[in-house]
Amino acid sequence: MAKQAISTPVIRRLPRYYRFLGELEAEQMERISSKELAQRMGLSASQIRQDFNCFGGFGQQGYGYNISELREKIGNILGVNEKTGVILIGAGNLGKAVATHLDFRKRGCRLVGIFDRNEELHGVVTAGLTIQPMHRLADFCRQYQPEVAVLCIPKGAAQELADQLLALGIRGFWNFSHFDLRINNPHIIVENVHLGDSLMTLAYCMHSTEKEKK
Amino acid sequence: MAKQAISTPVIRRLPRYYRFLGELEAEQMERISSKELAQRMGLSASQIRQDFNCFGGFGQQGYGYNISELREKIGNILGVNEKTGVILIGAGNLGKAVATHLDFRKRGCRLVGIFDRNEELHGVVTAGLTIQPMHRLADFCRQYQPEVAVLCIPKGAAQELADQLLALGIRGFWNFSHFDLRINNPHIIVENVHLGDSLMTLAYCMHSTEKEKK
DNA sequence: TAGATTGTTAATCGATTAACAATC
DNA sequence: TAGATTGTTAATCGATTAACAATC
Repeated sequence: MAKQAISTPVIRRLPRYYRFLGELEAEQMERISSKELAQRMGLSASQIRQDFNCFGGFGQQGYGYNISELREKIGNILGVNEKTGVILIGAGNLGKAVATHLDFRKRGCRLVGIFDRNEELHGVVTAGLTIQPMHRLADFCRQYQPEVAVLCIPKGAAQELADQLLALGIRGFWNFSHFDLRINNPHIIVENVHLGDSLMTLAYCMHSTEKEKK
Repeated sequence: MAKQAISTPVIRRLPRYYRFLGELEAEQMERISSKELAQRMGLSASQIRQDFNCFGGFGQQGYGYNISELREKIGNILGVNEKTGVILIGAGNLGKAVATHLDFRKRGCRLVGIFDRNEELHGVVTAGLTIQPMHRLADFCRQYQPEVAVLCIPKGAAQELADQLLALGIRGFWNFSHFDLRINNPHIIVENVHLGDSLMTLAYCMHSTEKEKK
């Protein structure tokens, strides 16, 4: 399909392009040049053109890019029209927040099940879904065949659960647990989100600019 | 202070080193070579040595690195013993989750205040703190001088609030709003966390490996 | 046609990897 | 001393930037 594998930095910029283009569209703008988009996004015009050209020519010489068209194309690349089945494991504070805070559908995903081992949560409805006990997980996966699992569980439980989910056909993990999930199978996708690391990076930067001043 | 500015990729790896070293310490391990650490973390030994040597020699030839010592040094670099004052704005699902889910103290931060514009939340206690109304923000900042603000607020409110907070002395933003905060002042640190972008990246990868197979 | 701006190739820059002398 | 492993320099790789011909 793709002529050449797309590099990670490019992939990570795609959602951001998509977001900015959505904002421009909402502002009723019709066209934009790589130069202007670059200014707004804090990138270089060259980089933007290079990025887009990984996927073929989206623009028109002398004119620039049509915003709606470009947004739609990037949306298709990102798969926003897919309906990837997603389950969420761990409906604590963070799990609930992820389930309710994010519009999965806008991103080509459908949250179809929420599970927690805590009995007190069973039957509670979050994000339109009833929290289910863990022992229902296997049957549920057989029936609905979700492809992605969101892990909002404690560190200690992550690896074991991931192995279990792999056996149930899960091919992608969005991992919020305080543990680096590593699976030695290139067909399994893992996206580790380490909020703690992000906070520490911020703290480091605060701290290091301070020193610079002295 | 620092001989040379540390590059972003290195900085972003530091919390991860810190985390892994903590795990090794918990396993009672005493020493480790760059080679073994590389295997465990999925990096190269060269890279690890290069990274550590940005900050000076932490190891000993023929022996490797002392785990506790190395962890402590990286901790100090990251400032885990600092007590940076942090306030959180927006105590919805995500705000509450961030406040309760993360141990700020372990990371050199102290969560000192939570604010929300929703009246129903005023007086509610989360993470040991009473949620306060927005009109108390200015006085609070004058009194406690927090340096970092966590923004868990809707997209539309972000830029305006950020400007207000800047005026109140905030120097760092941990931004969870669906909006790219950009502040044209190099002394102000912004860490944007875009959970939606992360999910889309995962979705893209799922989607693209699928095609590869065909 | 002239002006604008892309798509694309070449040059540069920076980060990662390899190699090896220093040294515990 | 011999073996191991670092610290550090040099080589490689990949990503970003610059340049410019193609073309709308």
